[in-house]
Amino acid sequence: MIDLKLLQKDFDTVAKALQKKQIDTALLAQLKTLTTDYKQSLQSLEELQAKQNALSKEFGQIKAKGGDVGALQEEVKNNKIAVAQLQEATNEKEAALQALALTIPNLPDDSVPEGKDEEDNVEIKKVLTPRVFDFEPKEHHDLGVDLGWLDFKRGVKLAKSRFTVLMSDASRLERALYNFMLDFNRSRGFQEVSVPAIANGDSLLGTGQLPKFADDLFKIEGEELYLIPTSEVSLTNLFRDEILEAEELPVKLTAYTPCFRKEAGSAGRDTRGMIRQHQFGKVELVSITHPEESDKVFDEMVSTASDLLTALGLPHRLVALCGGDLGFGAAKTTDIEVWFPSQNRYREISSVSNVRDFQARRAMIRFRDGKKNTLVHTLNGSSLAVGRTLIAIMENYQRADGSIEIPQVLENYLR
RNA sequence: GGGCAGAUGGCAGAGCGGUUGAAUGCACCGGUCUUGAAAACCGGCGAGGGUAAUACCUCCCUGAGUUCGAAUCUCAGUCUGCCCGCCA
Repeated sequence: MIDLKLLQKDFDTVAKALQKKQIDTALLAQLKTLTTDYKQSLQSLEELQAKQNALSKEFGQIKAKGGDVGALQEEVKNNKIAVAQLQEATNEKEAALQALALTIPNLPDDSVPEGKDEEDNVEIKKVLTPRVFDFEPKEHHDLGVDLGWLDFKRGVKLAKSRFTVLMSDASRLERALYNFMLDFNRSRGFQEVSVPAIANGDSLLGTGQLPKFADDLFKIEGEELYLIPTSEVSLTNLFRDEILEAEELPVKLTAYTPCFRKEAGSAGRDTRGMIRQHQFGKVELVSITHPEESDKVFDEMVSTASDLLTALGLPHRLVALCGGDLGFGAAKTTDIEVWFPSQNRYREISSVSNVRDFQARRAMIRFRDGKKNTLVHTLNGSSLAVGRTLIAIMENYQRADGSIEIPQVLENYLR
């Protein structure tokens, strides 16, 4: 959630920052009005409550002495009604305020490039040069079907479209990949954890998937529970409603989980192959940091993901997302895109974001900062989507005969 | 799924209709002592809002209710623990 105090105090700064994210200033003006309105209402309410408390105290004292409370009783009764009415009005105002505030995205950093969509993202650097093939490279879909690695038909039979079955060596390769990634992350100081793949509504609200993006989530029928779209939800919410000690920071975590997304807005896109699935495995990085440390940790996370791809020998590039392409909670994001020879282009395989205090404010994650309690910064990043890494390896490491060479670093994991 | 017990500050744990936002212990912070540390002793120490700072308001799982007044009473729900059933 954005800082409503900042909105009150410095409207123009907030409005200007959010223009980068294509947010209508009128909406922010409305939010400001709602806030002012609520605060006023709350103040009046508190005055009445103070009066009620004082009268009740007086009432008790008179009664203890055996005095007459007749007149006072009347006054107290009337005030009570007034309190109840104003309470209700105030609650409604607060609800309206919250409802709107929770749908406003985070402020992008000054460093975030201007831009409307993907086209305006800025390449930071390329790592490794794509290989030159002396034959026509095949798509992972065809390679996978021919090798008996990927069974798209049975995935659909079991569940529905956008579900794929990995057979034999593909399944082993997937396991090798996430083992390798977890070990790699551990060597970079990330603690490995294993978390539930289901989270409750409060958790999804804390990381910002709810209330705005409910359509993208698989919900458990009849329960306030959801399949996680990313383990960022589980890892970040580990600390929801907690006050950490300053010495505990930064907390750096990594986990492998399945992720589930409805892909509601992307019907017809990437339907062939397993680029875009309803279920995919992902090794995630999440950090909880002191506000002054988050930029440093951000860089560490980007290089962890990039170095992982380098270790796997996969050509990739780093891209700074422009304002319009930035996610809801992100203040800044670096995407990592891996080379797909069949598509002759780079596709996203990792996304590292500094969320600053946006999730911390929603989820009330704080640390003891001397006398006071201060919101932490949260960061998240895929240390690679495992499914996309698998197919990137297939395409980049294919041989003329349709077989797949295995990256050297994985050999120990495939014994 | 059935039965029983419980939910209070960072943790443990009292309180069971009024001056209790909450005893006590631990942890933590400041000080005395010490070459330094520990121990001992003294002081401070829940969260959110509000304020220049006070006042003041809210919060003892959540939501309704009783009452002039609720952490304390009533009802509903959620969660946790234990026992039984089921089960990887």
